[in-house]
Amino acid sequence: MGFEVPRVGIREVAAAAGVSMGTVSHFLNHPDRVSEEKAKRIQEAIDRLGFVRNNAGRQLRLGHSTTIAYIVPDVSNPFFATIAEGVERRAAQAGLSVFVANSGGDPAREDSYLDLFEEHGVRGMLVASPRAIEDRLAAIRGRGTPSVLVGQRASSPAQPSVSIDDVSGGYTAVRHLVDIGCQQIAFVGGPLSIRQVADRLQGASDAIRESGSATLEIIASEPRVIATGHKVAAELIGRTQGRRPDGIFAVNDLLGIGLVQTLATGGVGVPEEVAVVGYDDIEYAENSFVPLSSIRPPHEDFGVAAIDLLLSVLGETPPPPESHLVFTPDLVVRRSSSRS
Amino acid sequence: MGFEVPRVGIREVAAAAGVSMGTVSHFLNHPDRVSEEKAKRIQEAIDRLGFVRNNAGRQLRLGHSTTIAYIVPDVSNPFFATIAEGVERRAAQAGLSVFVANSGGDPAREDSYLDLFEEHGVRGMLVASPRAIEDRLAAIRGRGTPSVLVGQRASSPAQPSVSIDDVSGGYTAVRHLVDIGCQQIAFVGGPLSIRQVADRLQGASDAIRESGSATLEIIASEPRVIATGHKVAAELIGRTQGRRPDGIFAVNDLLGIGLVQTLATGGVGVPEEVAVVGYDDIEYAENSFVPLSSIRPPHEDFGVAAIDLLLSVLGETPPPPESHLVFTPDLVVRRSSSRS
DNA sequence: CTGAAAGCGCTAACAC
DNA sequence: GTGTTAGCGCTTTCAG
Repeated sequence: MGFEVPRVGIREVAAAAGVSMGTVSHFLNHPDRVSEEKAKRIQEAIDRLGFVRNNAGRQLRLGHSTTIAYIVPDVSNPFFATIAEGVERRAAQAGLSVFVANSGGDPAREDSYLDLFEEHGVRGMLVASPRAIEDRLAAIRGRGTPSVLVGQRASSPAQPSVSIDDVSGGYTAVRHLVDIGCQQIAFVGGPLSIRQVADRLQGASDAIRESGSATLEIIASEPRVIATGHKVAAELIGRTQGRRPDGIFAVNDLLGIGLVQTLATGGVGVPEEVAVVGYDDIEYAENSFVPLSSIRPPHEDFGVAAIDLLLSVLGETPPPPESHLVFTPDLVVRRSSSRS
Repeated sequence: MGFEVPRVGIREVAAAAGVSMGTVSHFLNHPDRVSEEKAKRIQEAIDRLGFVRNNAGRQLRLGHSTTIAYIVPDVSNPFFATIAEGVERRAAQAGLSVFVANSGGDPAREDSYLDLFEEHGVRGMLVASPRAIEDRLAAIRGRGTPSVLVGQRASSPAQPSVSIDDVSGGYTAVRHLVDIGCQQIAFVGGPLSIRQVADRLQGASDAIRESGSATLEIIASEPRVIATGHKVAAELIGRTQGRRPDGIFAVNDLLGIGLVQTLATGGVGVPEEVAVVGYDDIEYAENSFVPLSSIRPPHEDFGVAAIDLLLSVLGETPPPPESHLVFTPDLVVRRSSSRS
């Protein structure tokens, strides 16, 4: 457009209301300390002039902002989205706003957002990352911006974290398969370089070992999407009866959904011939063709816990009993693994 | 923790490097105007001291920030998430960062984020909202913060927007059903108070009228999730042959997926007895039990277009040829509507 | 309860 | 190429 908008600042409001700048500021920050009459005049001037408080000036003076950052690898992932829900609700109660940033799993972008938020002087950060970033967060923390690591347990006691016990989740899934009678169990998923995947496999192995008799076949498969499940299932259907697993632990629900669909369509009974358990309990698991049993991580609670931890570090609430919160996921049994 | 971190500012860096503040600032903003030797000393001081530029000061001085806001009703919606992808990539190219905020469909939260971002002096906003907010955006624009309305066509020429022609999408879906021989078509979805839903129905009606012979039954159903599709399908299965539609246009894919699954399981042939077309082309459409035909809105392009429009309003790029961009969605035919 | 004034950290003139 | 300096808009002592 090109024509400049005359800036309306606290000074203009003061002039219009016939008071001093200080009084306007008081009105904005401590409304109770301003006489009712002037308050009304000021409010009216604000409305008439369309005054919007300039955060840069405010923050510069205050020395800190009133927002927190939430950095995730993928906003569209229902897991992170649900956490965000809890985070925002709780943050709002504490008078804080949440800015979300999407690293897209790209370390460079994650890094630049970390910088950006630190430059912006956010009060704190919630960081979900598949990478090892404790050192980075420690440096940032050292400069005055605290953070909570979300989704992986921090190794340093100085770094608060909220995570899920994936070893336990993997154990629960496979233990359940063993309990319903499966003996030849397959683990579908990858890559093991992802901590969560490795942990789930670890738990699965533990359950196998404990059973004494069951066996575990690892079917490495990526990416962890529905189509991959279809492919693996097709391969399984092609096997001779004896070589086919009678129980499958899919490292996430997308794989599980793909597996179940193709197996069932291909004439392999689910759960009669092959029982399947997924992980994450996304919405589609419950509504898939054969409803999929799944390991359910805590959702809303998780976000609330993360922000509560951050608030306590900020000194807004009493200090946390424990700086590493680890949630144990539950098993949700549905038809894909119900043999009665 | 409680112990204060001694702030490291541009002044401390200058002192440590033995240069003046101005030179450090130049180094930060116009690196080419600083001698190589001092540049090295400054860089070293920055690293050693862990200097982080304070955005509040910078922004206060500059008068504007270097970020843009993207406000969405629901980050986890793959549609908005994919847009975000394009938005962030393009914004980064232009040296801008993107802050995402989640209104959760709550008008109050949307409003407070609008305020927040305006106070933060973002360069511009991308706003996706189911509500009517043109007036609000006009006021904000009047104070100097431009915006692009995403997902609905703005009525004012002064308000840039990027949207999808849902009337056309609805028309294409039903026209396709008619073309493959359907005569008794059902529209499944709601509520009509949502603009997009109403538009899709409008397009559907147009196609019906044009056919001359086909009929349209409106089956109002909410919410637009898989489970609702299951419910509607169950009702349809219970109908006598003649009263059952031979073609269904589901207002979104979730409904479509639910419909297809329950119909097929319930012994109603898809697409032989009932053809189904969904809308949105989410990932699950392609991978559902009977792959679902769908109307596919542009995804990445959409985000790129939105930000390009914003950049042009900001004067970063040549003025846009047209301030309202309307994309026409495509039809993707899959098995749920393939009668050869 | 109200006003005056200092200064938060940074950048961009402007002089040198 | 480099240093000096004047504020950007706001909040908050501190007097009155």
